[in-house]
Amino acid sequence: MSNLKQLAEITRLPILTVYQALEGQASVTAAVRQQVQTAATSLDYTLNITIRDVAALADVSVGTVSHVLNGNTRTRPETRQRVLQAINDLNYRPNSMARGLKSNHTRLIGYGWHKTEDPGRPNALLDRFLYDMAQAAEAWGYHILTFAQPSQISLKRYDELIQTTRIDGLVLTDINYHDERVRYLLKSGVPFVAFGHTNEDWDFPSVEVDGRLGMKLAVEHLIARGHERIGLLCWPEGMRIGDVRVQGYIDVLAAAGIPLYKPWIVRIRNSVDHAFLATQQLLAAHPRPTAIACTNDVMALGVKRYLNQIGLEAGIDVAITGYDDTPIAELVELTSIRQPIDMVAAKVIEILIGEIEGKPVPRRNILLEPTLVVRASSRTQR
Amino acid sequence: MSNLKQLAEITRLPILTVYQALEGQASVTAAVRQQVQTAATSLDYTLNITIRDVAALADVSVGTVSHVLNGNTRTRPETRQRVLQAINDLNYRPNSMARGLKSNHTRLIGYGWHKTEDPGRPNALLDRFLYDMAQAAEAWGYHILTFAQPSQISLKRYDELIQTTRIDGLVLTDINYHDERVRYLLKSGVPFVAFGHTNEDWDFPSVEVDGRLGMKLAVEHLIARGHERIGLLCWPEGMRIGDVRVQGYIDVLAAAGIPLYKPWIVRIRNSVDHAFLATQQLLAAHPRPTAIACTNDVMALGVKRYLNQIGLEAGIDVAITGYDDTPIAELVELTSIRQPIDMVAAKVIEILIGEIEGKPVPRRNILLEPTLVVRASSRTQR
DNA sequence: ATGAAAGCGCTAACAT
DNA sequence: ATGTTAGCGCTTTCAT
Repeated sequence: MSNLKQLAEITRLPILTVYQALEGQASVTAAVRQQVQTAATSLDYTLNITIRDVAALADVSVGTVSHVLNGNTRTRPETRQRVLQAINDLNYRPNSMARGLKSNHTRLIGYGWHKTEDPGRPNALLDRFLYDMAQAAEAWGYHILTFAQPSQISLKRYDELIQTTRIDGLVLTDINYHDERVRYLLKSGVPFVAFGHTNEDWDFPSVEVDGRLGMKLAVEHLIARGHERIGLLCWPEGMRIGDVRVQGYIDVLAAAGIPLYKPWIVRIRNSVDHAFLATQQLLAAHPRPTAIACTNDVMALGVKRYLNQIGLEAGIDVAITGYDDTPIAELVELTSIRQPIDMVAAKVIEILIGEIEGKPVPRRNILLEPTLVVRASSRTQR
Repeated sequence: MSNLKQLAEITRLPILTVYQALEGQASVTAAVRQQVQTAATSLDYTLNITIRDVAALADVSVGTVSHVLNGNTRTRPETRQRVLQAINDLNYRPNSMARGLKSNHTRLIGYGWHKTEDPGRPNALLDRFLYDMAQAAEAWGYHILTFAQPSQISLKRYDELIQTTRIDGLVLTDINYHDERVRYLLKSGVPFVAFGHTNEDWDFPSVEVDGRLGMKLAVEHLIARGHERIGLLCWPEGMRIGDVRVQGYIDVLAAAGIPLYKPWIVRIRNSVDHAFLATQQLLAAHPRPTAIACTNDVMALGVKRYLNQIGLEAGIDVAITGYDDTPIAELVELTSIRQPIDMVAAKVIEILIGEIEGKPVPRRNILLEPTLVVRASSRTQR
């Protein structure tokens, strides 16, 4: 294989002309295009602009081109200008793999997630989160590599990606107490940042949205609307994300001087059907709650469905709040708690790139605040 | 920098022992670990297994290792075995960038998408589609690189990814007539596959789900349930995906001998609110329709909301069908049309990899069939 | 300020 | 059947 310069020598044409001829640009006459084509064919050359072509056109060494590319050493403005011009003329883009091979990084961030059988899992927000991460990463010259994480968490996937130098770091979501991925990554020293956290005694970079505050907002809102008998639908114990939200409920009631009433707290699996049944149970309690807070939107939907079935209306007869403000919440006019996903994504990326590039940011653990979005399901004053 | 073999020579230890010592494995005594550590430090060596280390341990050349790695030439079973053993012992994984630099491919597939302001856009299915693609790609040794596609489509993003050799090919979704991305990619010769299609006269690989059939299924179902006055809520004209679905509606009515009644066809923008208003309009028509088919689930939600507001019940008073079977459909018990997303993803990947590797599959344009999912919103016989 | 050259880890053509 | 070696395109010392 040859390069542009050789072609230029053979055809006795300027390098730039050769390039333009190969690109089929109209600025070059058909005759010249033909001539260059022939020469290229005979040399078995296919157009592929490298740093060497740029160097040849700018009449400098490849080292100099690399320098202006990376803004390292100062280059004489005039030289720099020539190089930039050549880069522009040839529409040159550095080969990411050659770059990576040399400098041993990929500028790729891995993100794996589960298939969500269960439409209500936190990653119903995945679309937004992933998009926002991709966007944030691009500003730093990074991209996101997504991979499928089988529901039975397999460290093998992570190991593979790391060992093959596919990625520089990882983003973790849906983590829980003693998450084995966190344990593994901590041990192997691979840069990563988690959306959420595990047990407090593990130290690793993370971005969290304050779940206790979120639930607090929801329940305070219900109280402000005149409710005092407030039920809670929550996930089974043992999930950090759920436990934190339940704590918010407990806190607010305590602060308001409303005693906790056990029959009003129902722990269920995350589905519309379970929530439907739980609502039936809740409304059979004595006294019956006038409002129901849920640890996520899916459960709230189940509540709503049961209410409809027995002829009650959400927001009028019984107030409901969901959590996560998934798109569905807006569609069915459900009051919910919104997480600042774009902020989470931006922070996750910022912290991760700090870890990757060996310049850790000062605050590696961020706690963001959710906000309350009031809709018809709880708007009415009691 | 040095390698394992040199360390082994200096310490007069077997290569494998040196590796295990560096890994801190318990099979090596603390004393030896210490000795190796010291030697490594003095040589400024950091553990990084390359093909050369494997070759040294298996006592073959790097060429041989590469051969067994790529299954090219036949190697003597015994040699092959030794190499495999060494790879295993050292937990060796080839560096993806070195591999890519040499062979000029990344084994990365680009996928860009819009932020969906509008929760009802087709890519509400993104979560599933992306996951399924990632999964399918992994079976071929590929991964997905996701990037943010600003809503104002900019070819620059695509160009950048291609020119920097970031990706081997692309997957396109949400395409429309005369899509400029398709035009650009077609011209530049970059491998790509689209989910959906543009004008018929453009020839490029694609996977589509038959929208005409989908709507046909929905309307036939309504007719079978005893409906004859069927309204249609659809997107504005000019979107291929919508036009095709409308055609399905027209076809079925024609086949059933039901004349088309213009006031029952309402073209609106894709939102709950627009659908809400359109339903009001539809129900004011004379005669009023007894069923409403929608070109997607979001609109169906708007219909449902209006019905509820005026005290009618979906499925009892007026039948409703949605389209796309987004998670929301199940949650609100909405009859909908399901697209076989997993099949789409698998086919898209299969075709794309065929294009990338220069072995195009025979059928580059696939038309898949959607299925009807009947739920409470249309189950009742009239 | 710029150039020359080594080499990142791998593949594949060629040699033995 | 296996070994040797020349790059892939880039970054980065080290000279000049």
